[in-house]
Formats: sequence, C-alpha cells, structure tokens
Amino acid sequence: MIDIALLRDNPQVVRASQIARGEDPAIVDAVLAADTSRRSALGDFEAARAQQKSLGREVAQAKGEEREVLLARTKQLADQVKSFQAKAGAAGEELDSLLSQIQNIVEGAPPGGEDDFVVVRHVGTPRDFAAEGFEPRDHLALGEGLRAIDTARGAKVSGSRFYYLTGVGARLELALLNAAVDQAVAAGFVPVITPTLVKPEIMAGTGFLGRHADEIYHLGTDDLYLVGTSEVALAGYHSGEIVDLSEGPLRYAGWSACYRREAGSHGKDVRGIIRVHQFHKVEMFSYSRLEDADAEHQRLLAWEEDMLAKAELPYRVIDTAAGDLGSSAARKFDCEAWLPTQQRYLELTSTSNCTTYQARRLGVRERVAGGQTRPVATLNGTLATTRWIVAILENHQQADGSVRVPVGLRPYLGGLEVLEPVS
RNA sequence: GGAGACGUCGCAUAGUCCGGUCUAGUGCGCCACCCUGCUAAGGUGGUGACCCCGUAAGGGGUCCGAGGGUUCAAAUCCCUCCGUCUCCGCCA
Repeated sequence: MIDIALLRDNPQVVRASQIARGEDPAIVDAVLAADTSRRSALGDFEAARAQQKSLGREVAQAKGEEREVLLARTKQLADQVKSFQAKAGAAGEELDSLLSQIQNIVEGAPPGGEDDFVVVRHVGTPRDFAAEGFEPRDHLALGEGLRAIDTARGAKVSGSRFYYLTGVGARLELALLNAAVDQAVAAGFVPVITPTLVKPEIMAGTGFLGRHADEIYHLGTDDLYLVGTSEVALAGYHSGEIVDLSEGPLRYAGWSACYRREAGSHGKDVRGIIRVHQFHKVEMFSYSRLEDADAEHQRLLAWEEDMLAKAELPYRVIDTAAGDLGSSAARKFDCEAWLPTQQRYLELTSTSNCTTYQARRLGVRERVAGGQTRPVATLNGTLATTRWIVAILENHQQADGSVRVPVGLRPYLGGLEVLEPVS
C-alpha cells in the first residue's frame, strides 16, 4: 500500500512510478476521485452519527411524552445513520481496492523491463574449462554422479520439479544453510524458523497476492497459503505492532522451506534443481526506519556477497529494472552466479527494499519523537538457497567428476575437502 | 474430537447478570511540572490507536479479540468465527 497522502500531494510522482513499471498511470485519477467521494460520504455519516449520539443522551434523560417525541425522531435518524454508514463503508472499500492496485513507488531503479537491468559489478573470474582441458558437466550430471541429486525419484513421488537430495547432496544443503545462519547470527540477526503456512491477510500484506497470485500454493480447505519465502512470515511477524527501532533495525534470519507453483514457466529450466516447487532458504529480513532503508539495503547486499565469497563463486550484481520489480519493491539488487554449462548468469540472491509498502499493509509502525507513529521500512535479502548447490557443483567440479568443497563450507561438512563420485 | 472458563485504552483490573448516568473507572508504569539542598517520598496535571474537517487552535467520528444481528441506543443481549487456558479423548 502506498501513502495516500503522497498520492494526494504529488500525484505526478505516483504516475511516473506507474509508467516506469509499465503500469497504468490512470489509476491515480481513479484513486483521487474515490478519495473525494469517500471523504464526503464519511462526513455525512459522522455528522448523522454525532446527532444520533446526542439525541440518545436526551432520550436517556427524558420522561413521559417528551421521551415519546424524542424516540420518534431518533428512530428516523437511525435509518439515515445506517444508510450513510453503508455508503461510507462502500466508498472506503472502493478506495482501498483501487489504492491496493498501485504498486510501490520505484526509487532509483533503472527504467525498462526484465532485460534492462544495469550491471553494478562483476566479482571473481569464471573458470576457463577449455584451458583446463575438459568439458564441464552440468549440475544434474555431477549431482547424479555424486549420488547427491535424484530428480527421477522426485518426479515419481511428487511430480516434475521435485527432487531428492541424498548423501552429500543433503549434507551440502545443510552446510550452506547452516553457514548462512551462522553468518547472520554473527552479524546480529535473530535466527527464526518460521511457519510456512500463512493466512490470506498476511500473504496479501506482503504484496504477493496481486498479479502473480497463481505462483502461490493455496490450501482451499483451510484457506492458508504456502509461503514462497520466509519473507512472508517475517513480514507478518510484527504485523499490527508498534516496534522500537531506536537501537537500529530489527534483523531476523528466517529459515524455511519455500514453495512455488512455477505456473507459466513450463519448459523453462526443466532440467535439474534450478527451478523447483520446493526448496530451502535462509532469508535476511530487516525492519528499519525509512531514512535508514537505503543504507540497510546496501548492508544486506554486502552480506549476500560475503556468503557468495564463502562459496567461492564468480558472480555479478545487477540493479533490477523498474518493470521487473515485485509489486512491493522500490528497488532490487540480484546477485547472479556464473553457470558454466549454460554460459549465463543464474540468480542466487535477491535483495529488495520495500520501503513502507509492506509495513503500511501489515500495520507495522514505529513511534517517533512527539509520540506520533509512522510505518517502518521492510527489506529482505537471500543468504542461501538450495539453488546454490547448482552453482557450487558446476563451478567447483574437477575433470573426474568430483567437486572441490569451498573452504568456507568445509567446517559444515566435517572438514570434507572433495565430494567424490560414487562408482 | 468432546466439555468448560476467559479475551476491556502499555501492564493489572472494575464494568457485562439487570442496555442509556461508560464521554470506559481504579492501581501500577510512563511523561511534564511543583516541592524537597542530591536520592527517596510527596503533590498537580497528563498519558492509546485510527480516520475526517481545519493553516492552526480546535471540533467530530471509529475502536472493549474479529465479524454479523437485535435496539431509538450495545463493552453490556443474541449468533458465528479466532485466540488463550483447564480437563477428557485420540495421535505423534
């Protein structure tokens, strides 16, 4: 939810943001009109209600005939109040519905669509497998050789885009996630294991039930949603609360399974575990003051890069274009690791600054000097996911099909230095 | 799954049976000021959220777990739901 006051005072800012995202700017005028009619309806209701209350007090005092006369008047008024209230309610809903369609105001993101990202920097150098004298295997071939990844049985049991991680595969995932949690804790994050089923209002509050609602699993019997990231549960954690940010941002590191329907991605990344329905993720989540949000965003990005350094992966950082931002994000940076067998970069982390968009919907506020409250900013960023296994296997593979374990992960694998194929 | 109790403005609690004087009382906490050479104690006042009108001062409205209903009028009566607790059953 964007700030209606911003829209009233600076409608051109909102229009510009909509245009940058490739969305319809005309909705701004629809909101302004709905706002006007809601205010007028609310005024009618409140005036009538005030009259009803004061008459009610007179009724309580009055006796006999005087009371009868008053009762007749109040009965009439009651109908009027009811009808005004209904009108005001409807006008309010109309406004909310329009306002909630407006996505967060873009801040600093490059204009354009998915392909218009700006590369911020490259870190590390992709290996030259030709010079090393062998053809790199892809992550699934490597994973099968290591008896680490089993997509055939995943499909047998659960369908396409499901998999088993076995042996060193399972251990490697745990190693990654544990390394991520340890790093987060060292940086002051509170580690959290979150619910993965959430109520509709929480899912809607984080902005995931808009355009891409068909990406999300829904349990109809219980009207609960399976989260696609622990961001959802962590954003909901302080919903409806007034939080204290006087000591700096509140930082949580969520550990959870993540579920995605991957509707509309048929035929894309079908091999292996690049794009799957279920995976694990450690996610950083910060509640910060709005004026600290940019700095916090940069910190989240830096922590992501620390993890990538532990995994010893070559990657680039991109500044996502406005048209490719999620509805909640004002700005987003992705870190993409080099994938040798596909000669392309693969997203491993994503950090978004959602400014006050989610907090406004979820009612997360802070108290400021003077006793006033205002919405906080929320930010999130990836520390590790199952997908990282793809990049680690491919980038650290050796000619014999074994895989060198990055030094930073060895403590989490009992000191193991090389993953050896099972013959 | 069954039975029962409970949910009030930071915390604790009154009010609910019997609807209007609740414009929600009180204690604690907190804030400001006063007093006291410091501290403690004491005194006075204040003390929530959200929305609308207004430059402001100020005025008005909504909120007693949530949502409906009855009524001229609901914290109070009725219904549904949610949550917490206790007991029983069942399952890990």
